[in-house]
Amino acid sequence: MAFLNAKVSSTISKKASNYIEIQLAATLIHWYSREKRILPWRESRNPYSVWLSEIILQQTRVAQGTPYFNNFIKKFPTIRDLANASEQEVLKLWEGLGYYSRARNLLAAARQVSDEYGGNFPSTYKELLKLKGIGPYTAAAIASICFDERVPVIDGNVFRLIARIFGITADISQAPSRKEFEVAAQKILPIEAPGDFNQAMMEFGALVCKPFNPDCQRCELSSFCYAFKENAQHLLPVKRKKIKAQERVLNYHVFTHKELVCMNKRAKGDIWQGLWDFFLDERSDSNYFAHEYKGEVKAVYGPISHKLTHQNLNVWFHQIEIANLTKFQELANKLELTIFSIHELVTLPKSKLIVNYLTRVKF
DNA sequence: GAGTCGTGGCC
DNA sequence: TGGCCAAGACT
Repeated sequence: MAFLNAKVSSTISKKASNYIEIQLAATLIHWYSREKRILPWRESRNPYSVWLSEIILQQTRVAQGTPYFNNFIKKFPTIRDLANASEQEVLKLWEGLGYYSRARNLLAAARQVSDEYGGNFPSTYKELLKLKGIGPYTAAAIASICFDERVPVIDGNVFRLIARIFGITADISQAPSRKEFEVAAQKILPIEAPGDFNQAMMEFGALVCKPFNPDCQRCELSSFCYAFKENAQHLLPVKRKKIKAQERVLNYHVFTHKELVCMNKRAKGDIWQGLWDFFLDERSDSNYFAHEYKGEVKAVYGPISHKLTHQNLNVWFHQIEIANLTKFQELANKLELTIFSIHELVTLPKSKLIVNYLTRVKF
């Protein structure tokens, strides 16, 4: 009996779940039919104009891309016109829009369609992917909008909308989590007019379910929305913040005394732990340069805790090369200089280091 | 998988 | 002000 109940209960909840998905999709499509913006590439399902708009709108706002779309259509009414253009012509039209590889790929794809497909756009997601500059998103957009193929588009809007409605906490900056969003989007994607539904999700994400200050008061999907229920709109989607390289200024002073060089062993919990370096004056001011010591430097003895021979110094050079600081080798060659100053920027995985080798003083 | 590519708008 | 984001794709 327990087995039967479980089975029945599962069936019921599955039906209920399907019902919610259908209601969700219907609400969204209805909203789109009323609220969608009038945009030039929405006047037809011509693959050429849809494709052109999708390329232009990659990482680009509608307001910024629209004039460019109009200029392209005016100058190149058909894909064959575009295919016959020179790269300079295309780049000139693209001027100011950014991401210029899009323009080069646009021309390459136009020539692909013209040469390999007889001027007719390929009509399936799989074939579209073969064209230059067309990735998973753009292929899905064209296939669904122009050819009614039931493939979900996954763009920034869809990530956000789906994460909030279904409470998906997978990190959208990680490639593997894309699958989770594809499955969710596929489940709510209707059989009829998948292109309209895809555009509805993006339009809704752009106008209502915005990244910041989403318009939940006006939102017709709030009754379906996990984030609204939990008041977690600002927490979704989860996106790992890009680690910004920190700037550190390392001012090294090289002090020698006869055969000895003053050095310190670096502590744990920081870069180069356990390695030796010169007397260090680190500070956050990137414009800081210590004055060059000339002559006697008796005042700077305090923090120097180790004095090593040139033999040990060589060991340290070897280790520091592993840290990609090859300039230290040049420093070794210059050890006989009395005073020198080098300003260098070194990039490490999580930090930018400005390394100043300011002084070498014999005392 | 992480970096890179660009410009403009927002708070 | 600066960080984040915008209908991603490519290397």
